[in-house]
Amino acid sequence: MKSATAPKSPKISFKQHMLQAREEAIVQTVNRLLAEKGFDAMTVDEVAQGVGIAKASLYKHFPSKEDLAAAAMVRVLHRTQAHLQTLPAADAPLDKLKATVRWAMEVQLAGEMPSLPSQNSSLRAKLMENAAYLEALVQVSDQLGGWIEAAQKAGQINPQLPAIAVLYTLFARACDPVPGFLQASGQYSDTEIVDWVLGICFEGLNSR
Amino acid sequence: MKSATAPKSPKISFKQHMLQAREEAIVQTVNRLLAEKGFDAMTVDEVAQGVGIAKASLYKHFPSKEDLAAAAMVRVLHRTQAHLQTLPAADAPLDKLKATVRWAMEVQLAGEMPSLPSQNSSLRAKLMENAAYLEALVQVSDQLGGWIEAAQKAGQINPQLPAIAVLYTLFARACDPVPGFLQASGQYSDTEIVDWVLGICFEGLNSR
DNA sequence: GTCTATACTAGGATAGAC
DNA sequence: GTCTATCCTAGTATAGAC
Repeated sequence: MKSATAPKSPKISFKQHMLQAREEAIVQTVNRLLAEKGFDAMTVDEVAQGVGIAKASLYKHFPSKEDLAAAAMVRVLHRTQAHLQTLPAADAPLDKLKATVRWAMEVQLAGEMPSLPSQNSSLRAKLMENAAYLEALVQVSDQLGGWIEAAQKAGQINPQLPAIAVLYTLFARACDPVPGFLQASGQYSDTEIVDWVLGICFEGLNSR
Repeated sequence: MKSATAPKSPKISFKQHMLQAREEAIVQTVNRLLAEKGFDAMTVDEVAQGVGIAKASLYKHFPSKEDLAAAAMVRVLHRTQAHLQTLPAADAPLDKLKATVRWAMEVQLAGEMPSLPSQNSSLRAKLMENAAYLEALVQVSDQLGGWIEAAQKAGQINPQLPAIAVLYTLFARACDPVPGFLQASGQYSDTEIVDWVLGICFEGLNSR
């Protein structure tokens, strides 16, 4: 699948490397700001200031604010894919799902989980046009979806639930406001919070 | 607690009634728009157009966009209080909590649950200055909190969880994106969706 | 591809007549 | 308390020089 480009000259490679590094710095800043304040409250001026370049330079790399957000979402989806691949293949599907939700909540509590409004329509439209975003999203969804169905067949996850409902529930844990509120109360450690919310997610609120 | 006003003259009463009706119409429109598009995407122009009055007239009733949102939140909290009082006192605390979450999800699926960004700081600041909002919020929280602790003592809700974590989890169900996504897929009835999400909330994703 | 400076618009809020 | 007309800030995006 790799394109048959000519052997890379050092100069071009160096330039490309610089370019990539700059863009990575931009996306990292966007990611942080999206996690801190969300899409609407984040301004392009803040991003430029955070990266340390002029706003017009930003627009040479990304044609719109929506594309900045999309890039941050692609980045976190790629981080997710990388996490998924660290999970031992021998683990039970349920354990992999739990580990993934745990990881996502830790990312969120670390202030590194970008959050987009689930309502903003112009943003959603742009995301749905973004091939890189869609591909990463589908790939993560397929991976998780496979584990969900396996866990349901194994009787570990309630087989009466549609798999899509389970998938949405897991995705929703990644942007759940509850961990953040508990963290903001200042009374509990991140470890406690993650354990509780993870328990609530899989075991429910009820006593067993 | 009623103020000792002079016996109301018909004229004043009528005027006041008109005023209240107009404000109720405003808040109802705000409520709908907040449910549809959220605080940031809602514009004051839309509200004015929805009510059928000029924007400047809106500002005679409510001094800012944030105050509009606060009024909608107070309205939904009052609706919640009214719902809480319909619950039979004889019911077990756990059943009352379940019925309340079910009710909130039905309101949400009906497009009547206003949603505010949990991040917007200027909005949160204004809300925290709003006495009516705070009072209603505290009253609802106290009511639910009491039931939560009772259910934990009765061994119906996991007593190892801090009550505040349970409370936040229940509040979060009222603005959970999962029911809306399932509804948007068009494959399931509202009844199914509510049953599933309610089950996930209390029983968890796992099989029992 | 970086900068400074600026265009353009949306949208919250207000002035002032009635 | 309602209206029309307007103000003004914030914020996305771009022009044009280097």
